[in-house]
Amino acid sequence: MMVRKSKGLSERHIKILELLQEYADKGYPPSIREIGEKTNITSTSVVNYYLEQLQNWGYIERDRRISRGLRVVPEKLAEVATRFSAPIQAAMQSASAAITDFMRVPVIGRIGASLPMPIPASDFNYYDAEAGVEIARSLLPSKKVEGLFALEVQGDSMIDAMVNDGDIVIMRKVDSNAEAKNGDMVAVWLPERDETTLKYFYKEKENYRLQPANPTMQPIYIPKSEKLDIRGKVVMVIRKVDKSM
Amino acid sequence: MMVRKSKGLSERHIKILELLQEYADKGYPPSIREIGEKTNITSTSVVNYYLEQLQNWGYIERDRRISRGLRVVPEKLAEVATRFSAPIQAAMQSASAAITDFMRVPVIGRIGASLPMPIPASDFNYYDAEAGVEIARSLLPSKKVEGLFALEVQGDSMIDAMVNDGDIVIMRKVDSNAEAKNGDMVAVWLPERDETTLKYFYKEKENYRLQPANPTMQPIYIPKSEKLDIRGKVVMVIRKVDKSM
DNA sequence: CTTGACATAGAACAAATTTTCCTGTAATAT
DNA sequence: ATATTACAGGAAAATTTGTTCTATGTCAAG
Repeated sequence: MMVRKSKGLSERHIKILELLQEYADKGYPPSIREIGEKTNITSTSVVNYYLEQLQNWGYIERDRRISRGLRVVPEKLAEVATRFSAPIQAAMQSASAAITDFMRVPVIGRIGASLPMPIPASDFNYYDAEAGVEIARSLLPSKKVEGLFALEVQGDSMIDAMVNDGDIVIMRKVDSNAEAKNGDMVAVWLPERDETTLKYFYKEKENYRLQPANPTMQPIYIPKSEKLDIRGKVVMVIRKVDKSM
Repeated sequence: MMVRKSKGLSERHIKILELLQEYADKGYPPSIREIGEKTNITSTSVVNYYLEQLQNWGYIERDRRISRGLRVVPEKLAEVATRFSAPIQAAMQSASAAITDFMRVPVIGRIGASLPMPIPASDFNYYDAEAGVEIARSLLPSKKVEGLFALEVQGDSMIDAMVNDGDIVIMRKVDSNAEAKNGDMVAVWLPERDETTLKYFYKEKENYRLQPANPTMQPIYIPKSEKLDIRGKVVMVIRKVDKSM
């Protein structure tokens, strides 16, 4: 028994949720009567009935006994956003961006073949950086945010890493070579060659293999006797192509 | 006569504005009585008195006769934000940053050498997209947000455009070939070759020159007689290198 | 010292708003 | 057929909330 026939939201549920969205930029939520008027429900109790369902299903939260004490749960709402009318969806788009988590990654310098590789200080304060890029957390592979920094690529020397002049490379700080695992793309400083490069890193029996990202290019082998300084793992590369407009 | 002594906001004005800020993420504004309790004002009329002033001075808006019908005016509020307590300021910062700086770009499909190039419908609905990427507006070259969409790159065929398998290409829709200007990086569909490619576009006397981003590679020349379909301008490329962790 | 604008209370009152209770219909499962 | 559930409408009762009026204290200007 107790077979809930209509598991999903009815027309009216949707209409109410839409209305709540519309009220978002009014600064205050609608009252039960207002909901009724706008959705052609003449009875407050029916509105209440629906609100109760929406609450039970997790779409809204209510502070009973506080007038207009209700708010939508954005995450849950997003699940059914496709059923909303176009204008509401458009409005939601800008609003939902607001709940997105983002972080500011400081651009601490430039990286290029013959530039000494900059290192962020351990007590580096993110807000000290002159510049920064805003990255949505959803784009970052890890939730870990410590140790992230960004460098702007100068020159064409990283082309074999598929990284061009002007690109922004987002990296995670690495304190010792041991932290780099095989297959990581790392920023390497080769003191004896006075050279910085971005390569996939593989530790092999006799030497280190530095593999270009471009699969058509050949790897470089560095004997373990040569000094090699891994300064960071590349997390992400951003290229702004259309600089105009 | 009638010299308004205290032109500025008093301690209590600030306290009330702070409270309104705090209520921002509660989903509904406070009632006059609630304001009174939280700010140690015992009389509702006094609260009303202050609200009236704040309204006259443009800090808040009120829908009289609607319960809890009041909202702050963010722009005006920002003017006096420095007088707020630190935690409130911090909360405001993230809130305002979130609304200004982000947008969601829908990932509408994949792009690869032999894949027919997907085109977003003009009435494209953002929430139809399976996925989306969050991009900081500050990273986008233009403030124009219409017509943006994203494609995931499939396969290694775009390597000469410095774009790798798995990269995300953010593009702006182009409705006709004429919209593409010389020097734009565009997504081109070549029907006669059944091929999609990303190249810098140059219109020359006899033919179109499609120039690879990688400066070490040679351009392709397409005679103007051959069909060539520009589907979008590349705005940005995002590569998630570190997929693990 | 008086006056008046300003700030503050308190309380009664009016309006808005939510709750609760009741009645009724249609569809479905038992 | 009967019980149950989803759904609908109405309206009184209970609460919450906003408005208004009166009273009091402060302080600077006259």
